[in-house]
Amino acid sequence: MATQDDVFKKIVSHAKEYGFVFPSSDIYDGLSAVYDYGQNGVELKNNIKRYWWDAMTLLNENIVGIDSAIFMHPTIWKASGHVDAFNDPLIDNRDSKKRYRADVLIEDHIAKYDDKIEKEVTKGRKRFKESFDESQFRATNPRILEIAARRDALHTRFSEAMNAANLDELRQIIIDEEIVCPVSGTKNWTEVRQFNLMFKTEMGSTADGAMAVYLRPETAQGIFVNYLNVQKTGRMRIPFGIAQIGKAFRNEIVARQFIFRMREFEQMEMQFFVRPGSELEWFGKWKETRMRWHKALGLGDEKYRYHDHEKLAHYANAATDIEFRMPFGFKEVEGIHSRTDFDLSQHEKFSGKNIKYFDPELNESYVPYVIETSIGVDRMFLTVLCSSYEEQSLEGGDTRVVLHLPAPLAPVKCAVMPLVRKDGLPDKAREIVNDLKFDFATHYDEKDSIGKRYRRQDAIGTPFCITVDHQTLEDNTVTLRHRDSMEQQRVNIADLHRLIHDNVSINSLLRKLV
RNA sequence: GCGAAAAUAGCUCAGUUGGUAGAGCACAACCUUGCCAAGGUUGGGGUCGCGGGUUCGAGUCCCGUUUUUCGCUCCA
Repeated sequence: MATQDDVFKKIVSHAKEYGFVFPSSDIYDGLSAVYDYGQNGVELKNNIKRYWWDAMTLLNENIVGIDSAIFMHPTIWKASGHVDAFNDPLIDNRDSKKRYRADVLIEDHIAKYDDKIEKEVTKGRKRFKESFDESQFRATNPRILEIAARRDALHTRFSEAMNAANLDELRQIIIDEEIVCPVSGTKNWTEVRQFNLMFKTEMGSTADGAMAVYLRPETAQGIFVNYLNVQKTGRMRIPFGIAQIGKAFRNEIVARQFIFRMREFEQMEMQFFVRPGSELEWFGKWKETRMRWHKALGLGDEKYRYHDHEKLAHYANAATDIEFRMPFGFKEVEGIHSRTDFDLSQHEKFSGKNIKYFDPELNESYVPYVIETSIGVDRMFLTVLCSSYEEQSLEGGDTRVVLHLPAPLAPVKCAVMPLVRKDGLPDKAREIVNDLKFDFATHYDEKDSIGKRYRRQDAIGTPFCITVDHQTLEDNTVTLRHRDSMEQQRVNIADLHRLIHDNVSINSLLRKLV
């Protein structure tokens, strides 16, 4: 485990040293859990996004994209449940220094009443043996009735406190019920405090007339509130999907592990609208489709697994995560959820507008069910980086650090370098660059020894190095050096374009998907 | 947010009981060389995370603060 941590530290350090990821506001000591992408990072990230976008919109004629605004009407977040759900009431135990969600603490406590009832039932079964009538016993046993009454009263009190967001009352319940910390066993509690996970700001320049708005905590709602616009103007027929890539913001209590959990992050989400009743079938299809997308990158099939949710969120009737083995364990990279008609129905209710879809085949209107695929761009970036990083020991005791990035994702596709900086080799190399640069991100480098230049390109994951030597001037051939094998082949300059393109185009990944 | 640890050059780190800040790598220029991190010469780069305090004097001791890492907690 220690070595795993070391590897992760090296990856973080490598990401900074080679211009992939910098801490935000670096010269001001950084800003907690916010990061900037550097000159190589932005290219890698753009390529990841391109791969996803093309896989969605080019390969599926019934999926189109949108780009909705970060600011949205504040009522959207009431309808979606974020205003409530992202306001967790938290309480600390002063002795154990542990923090709990006050509502979870109380819910667990309420569950204990049910345990007590079950114990009474078990006792009764032992006492009355064959003559035991369970339902009769449950309905009449005075002790059970008393426990149930207390449980129901508590539940009512708890629900009222939650609905009113009455934090003092929640704390009072914890005190009255003598709930103790599971760790310290004490009742030494702090106040209940609310942590709003949504960033809030104001729209409108005068203080009086300003309206409170939120930075969106997910991009999905921008799709839901536009689904009918897209459906009508695009003449879409169910089943169809809407894809979106964009920033989202969450004021995480604890944001850590480099770019894995950030306060400002980017999502790639696709909401797929289907007929009610067919959602689980589509859920299964998307689960497989998305895994295929991941595995086509060739990072290693054994590094992926599904994690099916057993406890489902209130809006979902099926949910799974695609997890990837990071240096710090298997972690969620993508979520696939069957969101039912929850979101659209909520928006219909809160907006007062009819947003049903008219299905011409069934000749009836209904609120579609939704399958969501939601992947974190930054987590995907980390996935690619972690699985590509390698410190290699070479013959002769040399080492090299190489990023085995999938070639279509690499920030630089090829580097052209003259073997020596004289005899007209630099001019010839420049000629080649000036031809390739229209199609590929191309570097030119004439500084330092050729070996050192190869290593520099290895460190940023450039798949191809093209070296111009004296023979080039005679027969127009160059050496093409491959990053992973370090092998070189002699090729004609005229063939370079094709050889590189076949390996580095996003198309080469997309073709694996169909 | 709580607890613990850490912060010195782009990176990795050294810095003695408190006495004016160093190395290797990297970077820039030039010379030599030419297919896998070569050698030489020269150069740029740090108010030691930030702010106070103790002291004649603080990278070093004390307090606060910021950021990072780990554990807890949380995670649509």
